[in-house]
Amino acid sequence: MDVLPPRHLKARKQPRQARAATTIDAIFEATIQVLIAEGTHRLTTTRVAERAGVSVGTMYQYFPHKQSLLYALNERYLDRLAHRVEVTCLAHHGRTTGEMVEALIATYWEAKTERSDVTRALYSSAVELDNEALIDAFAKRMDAATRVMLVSAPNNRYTDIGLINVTLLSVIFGTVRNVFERNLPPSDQNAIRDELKRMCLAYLTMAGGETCATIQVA
Amino acid sequence: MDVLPPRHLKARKQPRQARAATTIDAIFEATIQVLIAEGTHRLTTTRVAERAGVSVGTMYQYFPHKQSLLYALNERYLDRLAHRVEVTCLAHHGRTTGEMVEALIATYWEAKTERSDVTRALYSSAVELDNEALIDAFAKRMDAATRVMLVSAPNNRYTDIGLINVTLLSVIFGTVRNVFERNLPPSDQNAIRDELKRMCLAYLTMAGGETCATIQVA
Amino acid sequence: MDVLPPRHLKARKQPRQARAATTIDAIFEATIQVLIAEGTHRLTTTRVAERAGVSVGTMYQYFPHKQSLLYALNERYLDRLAHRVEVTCLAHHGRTTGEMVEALIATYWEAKTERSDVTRALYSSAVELDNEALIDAFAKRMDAATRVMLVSAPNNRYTDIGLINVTLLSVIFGTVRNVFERNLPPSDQNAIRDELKRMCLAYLTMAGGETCATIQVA
Amino acid sequence: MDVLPPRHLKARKQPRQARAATTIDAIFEATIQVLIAEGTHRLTTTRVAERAGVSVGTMYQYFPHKQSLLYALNERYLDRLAHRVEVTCLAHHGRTTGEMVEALIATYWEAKTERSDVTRALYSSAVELDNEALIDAFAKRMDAATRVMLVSAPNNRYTDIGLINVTLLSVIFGTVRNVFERNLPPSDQNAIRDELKRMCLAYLTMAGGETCATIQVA
DNA sequence: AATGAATGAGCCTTCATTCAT
DNA sequence: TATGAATGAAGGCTCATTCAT
Repeated sequence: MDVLPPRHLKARKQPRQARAATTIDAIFEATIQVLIAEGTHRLTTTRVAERAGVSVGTMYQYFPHKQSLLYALNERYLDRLAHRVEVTCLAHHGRTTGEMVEALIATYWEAKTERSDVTRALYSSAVELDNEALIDAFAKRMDAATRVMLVSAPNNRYTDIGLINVTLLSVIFGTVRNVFERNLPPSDQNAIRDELKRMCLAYLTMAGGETCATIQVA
Repeated sequence: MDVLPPRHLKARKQPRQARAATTIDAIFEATIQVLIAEGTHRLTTTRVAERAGVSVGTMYQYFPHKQSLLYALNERYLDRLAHRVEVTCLAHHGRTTGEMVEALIATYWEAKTERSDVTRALYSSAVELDNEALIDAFAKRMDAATRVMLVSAPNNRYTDIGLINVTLLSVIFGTVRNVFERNLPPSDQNAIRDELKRMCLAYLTMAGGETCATIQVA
Repeated sequence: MDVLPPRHLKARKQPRQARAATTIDAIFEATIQVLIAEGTHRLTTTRVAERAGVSVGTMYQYFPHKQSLLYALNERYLDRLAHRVEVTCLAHHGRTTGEMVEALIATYWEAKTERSDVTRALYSSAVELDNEALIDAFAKRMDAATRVMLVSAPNNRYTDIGLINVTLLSVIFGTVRNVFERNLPPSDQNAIRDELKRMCLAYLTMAGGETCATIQVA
Repeated sequence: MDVLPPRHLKARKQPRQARAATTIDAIFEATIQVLIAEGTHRLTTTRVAERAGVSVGTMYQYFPHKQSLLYALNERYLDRLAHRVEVTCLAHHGRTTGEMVEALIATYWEAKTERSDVTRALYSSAVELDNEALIDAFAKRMDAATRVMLVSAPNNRYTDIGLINVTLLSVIFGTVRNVFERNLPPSDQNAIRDELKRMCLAYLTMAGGETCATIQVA
């Protein structure tokens, strides 16, 4: 994310050297591991440092306090997630709306699901974190990416592409999270995912994307 | 909810006297207030007790520990929420799918939005709370209520009502939460809400609910 | 014990009515039960009252505070113990030293061992209890009882009966406790008990009690 | 003691640096001081830390909880005590039984008496402490030390040295404690101590240690 | 630069005791 | 007189953060 973080959340130093980058990565990984293994309420700086193989002191050289660590972690996560979605969007320029929806949902779903423990850990780490700016920036990036893609669809005659687009994203992102939290068995999750594709497609079709005849889900 | 809570989360004593009931209510209210005013990580038993106008000792007479308080709070909240939705569902038996979707989304959205600070507070309080059972029971209640309603629609020819129903709920609940977290201005929120109605309707129509011609949103 | 307890440890009211005596007994029993089942550090007034089937309020009517309860409990225990030993001593007036030692040790050992959990519970309850006066009175009673018995032995030619007597009691009481704390298997305990008898007898014989020839242990 | 302590009672970290060792010693000393000055029931982590001149946090770096501190303290104490007795035993190899008993009792008595406040404090700290393993290990060490010594006596013809030995130790240790608890004036204590020597000697003589003629107490 | 011992505010929880009913 | 809800001081323990080495 290229947003300015709230001043107090900035990481202390930018990694200039390879060694530093390695250390920071180790700290990030350790944070996730602790989060998964012990839960948010047992996520302590000491534990993270220990798991990362560095001293607390060193950790505090990179992250002036716990919050900044979590902030940076979420930043990195959202950045990667956004990137994946952007790549997908670019790759589906000019395709049919059906293909777009299919690809968008598949990508996002996959990204969230492939390491569900990590996803869950990050959801929980974000609580009580002043990460509105992060969420916002992520939303904007996604918005831009999908909008450009949608518009590129042949035959589109959307009246309010902005609204349609933001709706689509809210629905997709929201549904994924909801399904996540209900801890349904994978088969049910997949079934819902496919229904979600159908639903989005029906919506787009109705909104002027394509004719009814093209409704198709892989 | 009439689920058995995990043993260790049970409240200590059921209020027998009116005085006790008052006390418990005060504690619940205080918890919400503290949650709103200070956030989850500053929610301490002392602060809650103080705000509720009772001593910590008294609090511990009703809730064996902090977690059980949060559990009970969420239980109460979900119970009321479920109740509201059930009432709506009953009231729309036999109506058209359009009316149903409209009413369902309106009710849920309203319930979540009218006291958005409370909603937000409860979302955050639930983190790290072993409330799976609660979520589950809530989901089942909702599932049952909307399913019965949907089936009662004239002309319905749904093939897999179970899947359709669960999808609908995941989408609606998920979207509400997502919109919530993005902190969009109310006008945008409402716009998305209406789009959501359209989307659900399009989905149901496509799935065999009614003919395209009836698509209508208030 | 007929000692004046430290003023602040006095029980609040003497049981005048049968009902009160029953209640007090229930409280004593409950105290012992809690002590055995949960240990000293979980011995709370509430738990005792609950187990005794009375309310805390009622308990506080008989015992102005926790300490007074424990004091009274120990008093009762030592009183009964002393009584048992006194009876034995009286019953062995004029017998041989060997019979006396045998009986004394047997009685005391039996009293301590027959309900070892109770004994242990009372040992632990006495810690940090200002019960010096109790111990003292108990010691004096024992001293008097055994001394009179010892002197009544035919042929005794003890030079310093007072010292011999106090030594005997210290050795016996101390050994019992020590064996107790080491948690040896019963067979070992019994073996040591018999050795203790031999030892005491050897001591008395040497000190002028009887001729070597009479050393005999049952 | 070289026993494995119950897992949960282990000290957290072994002192690697001189500074840490100093800290730990200060904590031990402080614990004893608090125990003496205030009693077991006022022994709080805060008070100990304060008296030791460290913060609670530091204390918890070395002892994971209060119990482990008391455990370690008792361990250290018993270790030193055992060592003293062992030295005495070694120093009296091959001597007469009379000299052995004299030395054994003198050493143990001295060790317990020279700082009677400390001894008393430690007795009381051990209540409700799961220190059976400690007691056991101590007993075994003592047993071994005194047995080897006893056997080395010229002319010994003990039939069951094991039983005799364990009896001797129980009697000596028990008597010391009993005398201790009765708070007799020092002169009485010493008188009893000498009688105890006589008694033990009479016992050993009778049990085949030596001829009656050698009974002698310093 | 890196380390990790030390700090201490603050959290959750218990329990002896009181007192309105 | 009996009850048990309410009290709140005090205890054990954690953990973000600092700083001497």
